[in-house]
Amino acid sequence: MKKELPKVYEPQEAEGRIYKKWEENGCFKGHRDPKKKPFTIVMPPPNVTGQLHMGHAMDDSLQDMLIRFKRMQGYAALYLPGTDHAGIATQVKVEEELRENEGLSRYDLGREKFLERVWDWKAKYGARIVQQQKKLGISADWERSRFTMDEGLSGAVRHVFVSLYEKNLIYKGSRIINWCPHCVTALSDAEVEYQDKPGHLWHMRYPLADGSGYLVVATTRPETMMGDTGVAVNPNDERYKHLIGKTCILPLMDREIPIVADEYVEMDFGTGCVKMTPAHDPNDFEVGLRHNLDTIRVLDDNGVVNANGGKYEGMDRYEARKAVVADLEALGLMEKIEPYSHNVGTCYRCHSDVEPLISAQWFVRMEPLAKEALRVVNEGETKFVPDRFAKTYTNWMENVHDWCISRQLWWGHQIPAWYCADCGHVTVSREDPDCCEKCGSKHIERDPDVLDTWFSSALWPFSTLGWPDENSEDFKYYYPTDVLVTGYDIIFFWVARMIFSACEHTGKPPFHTVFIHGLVRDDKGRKMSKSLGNGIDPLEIADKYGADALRFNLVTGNSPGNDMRFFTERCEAMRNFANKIWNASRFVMMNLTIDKCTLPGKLELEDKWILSRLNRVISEMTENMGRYELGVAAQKIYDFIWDDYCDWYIELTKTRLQGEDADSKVRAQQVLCWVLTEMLKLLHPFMPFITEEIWQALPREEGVKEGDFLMLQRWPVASDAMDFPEEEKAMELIMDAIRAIRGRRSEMNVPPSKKARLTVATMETETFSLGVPFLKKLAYASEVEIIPFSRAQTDVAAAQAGQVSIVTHAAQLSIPLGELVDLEKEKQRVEKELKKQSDELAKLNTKLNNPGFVNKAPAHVVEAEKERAVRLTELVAKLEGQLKGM
RNA sequence: GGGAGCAUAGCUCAGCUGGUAGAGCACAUGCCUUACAAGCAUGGGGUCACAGGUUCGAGCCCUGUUGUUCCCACCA
Repeated sequence: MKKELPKVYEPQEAEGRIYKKWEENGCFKGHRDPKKKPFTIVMPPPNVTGQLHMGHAMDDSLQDMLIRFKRMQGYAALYLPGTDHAGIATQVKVEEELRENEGLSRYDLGREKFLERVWDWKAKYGARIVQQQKKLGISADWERSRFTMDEGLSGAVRHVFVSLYEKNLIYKGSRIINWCPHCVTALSDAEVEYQDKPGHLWHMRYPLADGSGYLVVATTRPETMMGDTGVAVNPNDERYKHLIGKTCILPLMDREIPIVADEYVEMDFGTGCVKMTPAHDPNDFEVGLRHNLDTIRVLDDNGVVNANGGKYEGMDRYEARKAVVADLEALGLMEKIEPYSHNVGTCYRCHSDVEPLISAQWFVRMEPLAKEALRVVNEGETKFVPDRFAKTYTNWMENVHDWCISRQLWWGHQIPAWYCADCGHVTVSREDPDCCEKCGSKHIERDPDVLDTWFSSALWPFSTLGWPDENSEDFKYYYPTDVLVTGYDIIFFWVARMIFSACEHTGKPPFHTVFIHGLVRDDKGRKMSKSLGNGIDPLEIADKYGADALRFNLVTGNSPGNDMRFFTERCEAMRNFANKIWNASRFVMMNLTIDKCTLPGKLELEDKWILSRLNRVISEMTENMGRYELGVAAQKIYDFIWDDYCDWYIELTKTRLQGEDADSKVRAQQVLCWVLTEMLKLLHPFMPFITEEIWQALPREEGVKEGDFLMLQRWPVASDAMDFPEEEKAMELIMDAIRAIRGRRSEMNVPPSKKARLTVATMETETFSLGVPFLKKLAYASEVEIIPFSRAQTDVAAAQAGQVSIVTHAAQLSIPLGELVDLEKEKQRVEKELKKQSDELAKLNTKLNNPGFVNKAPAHVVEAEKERAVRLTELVAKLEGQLKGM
């Protein structure tokens, strides 16, 4: 049953068709099978409004490779997908659309109507990213897809909020928080990105109240001075000791403020006097608490000066800065202005400068939660791969502050807290209350704020599996999950919070391994970003080169945890690789007369060689995959397919395939088919489409039925029965000879079409007899004569006129092309070779004569070196003989 | 101020527990060898940043130096 495939593989056509078949046949579904061990990966949920970018492509590809591998290994694999409501990001998008299309703000619509719009948006675009993931071949169980705001997950969020509140791990308080005046919401510490920005250090004179002069404060933020309620100096600062306890007059506001002493002040920075603005600076806030300073907030939620700002009221914070500086200068109170670059916090969503300000917000008390979260990582219950990221994690967790979880948004999980207008009590409840739980008043109003998006993602590994119903079958079977794959930039936002949440609520860490990868950068090493316009669309790449090529590119050529640069040319190389497999398969199929894929009982030398190599690749790859060294594993199958199978084994079998011996012909087909089938399995996690496509067209193994899929076949297992070290070595000798002859011929510019008689003088006559057809085909020999080699004859062949003599470890090869050789050049070449080899031998002998090495190095290393010395001695002797004869 | 990464061929990067330095691309030469020119064969190209140390043996482990990138941190 000969089949012929098209000459060039067309991924565009095949990929969609194959994906559809997998999906229709339920290949992606996770099944709870009590006889199997579960293996679970929860997909980091992309934003519902998002478009698939290269970072997703990498993250999802790595997960898919792992899950496909484990699925083939026979685990009950579950790859659980979903999407995230992404509070700010989504709300901003819908608001933008609303403004552009209808000229309305969310306030014009009102909360309820606006949320309807967001849900509409979600319905419209929420599936887009899923379609894009499917293009990459992601084998997630889409039917279980979850959304952070679906009913179940919202229930989990509510449950968690209330129980943390009951345990006093959630509280509401007035604290200095990070405020984004553009997004008009509070942010958590993790959502602030610090950037070094050039600014100024303004030195401003504050007159002493007693008229005895003035002191000078240095600040980077003059616009907050209207909120100053004190000036602090270091208690040990001799310059200012006499001022402690006195007061000064706050310029522009004419307010008398105290001068206090606090260790917080560094004597050698600035002037040693610091203005205290407790409502707009976390440090000042702390100092203010210690010295009972007033807190006066002077900026409103939009970053505009409020009524406390006197004449500056109504000015934007940057305008106010200019005005304050100008006024102070006019009053002669500006001592000096220095250029000064400092760290400014910016919003991770909109990159506006973040305003620290005092505000009443909800917080998660971190200290008690961090303790267990640190323990599970320190004791290895949860491992980071690469493990250096455990340190990143623990450093953060050890110094974590309470987590500000309330956001002044509409899109998200609304906080389940009701305030009583009569008694002021706060009712926090799992069910919506209709009256105050304390006084029974009906005058209660729900907190309008919603929770940080990450509050719900923190529950993802268990909320998606039926929790808080701990009797949920899925939860019992699949939880804890196994591996969490994500980029190092998400460790604080998400990984850390999942770990402490899971520990607190389920009593177990959510996964045993966190597999961290780096960022995909552009070809110049820059982050891909919208503003730079340097993003590369993974779908375009997949379209042009195939999803398989894209996936392979994303997994090879970089090591775990390191960033990678994306080169389109590399995709081309991977596309070529896919095409190579395609053509190798074409060749095999063109030659097949068998209709079953089985190994023959009798194996030739080259069969044993390829099977033995395959066996090693199987065991090594399996180990690499188990250690999350996906790139290494991928590289190994790449090399095996291209070098061993295509460049050597196929070539070695050609004579048999075209020969007269019917039995040998069939056996060659069987081995070709068998090895190809195994290769396809090994490659499948990386290149799922093309491997499935080819496998479907190949003769089936025993037990494989029509309608089966490669993606559900068993991962190959290495076996001692397929280990043939002797044959591998023997084959290597022949290949060495072939390479040597090719090299010489190439140097002499002899085309393959010019065949030459070959004489092989060797001690390995048996091996080389088996190699005759290979030497004929691959070393372009017209005929091959094998003569037993003995030392006395070393220079015989070389001495013969008109011969070209080539020396390898195992043989001395002669071809009658002497007339093509420039004798002088030839001599130089042999001399050079001899020098190289004898230098190597000398080095080796020094090593072997070193008692330290022989006594201390492991036996197998010494043995290997001794063997190498023997072979090198032989080679050097032969080269010397050859040179003598010239 | 703390922490981490990186420095290997012209370019981009691999190199697992120390044991003869690798790949892709690029370059050079020759091949349309009936699977593949998206290919085949052959070849050139490296003081593994620098200086010490440990070891029989170091690209790999330790110390320091230089350069570079990133993360964390409330110094006005």
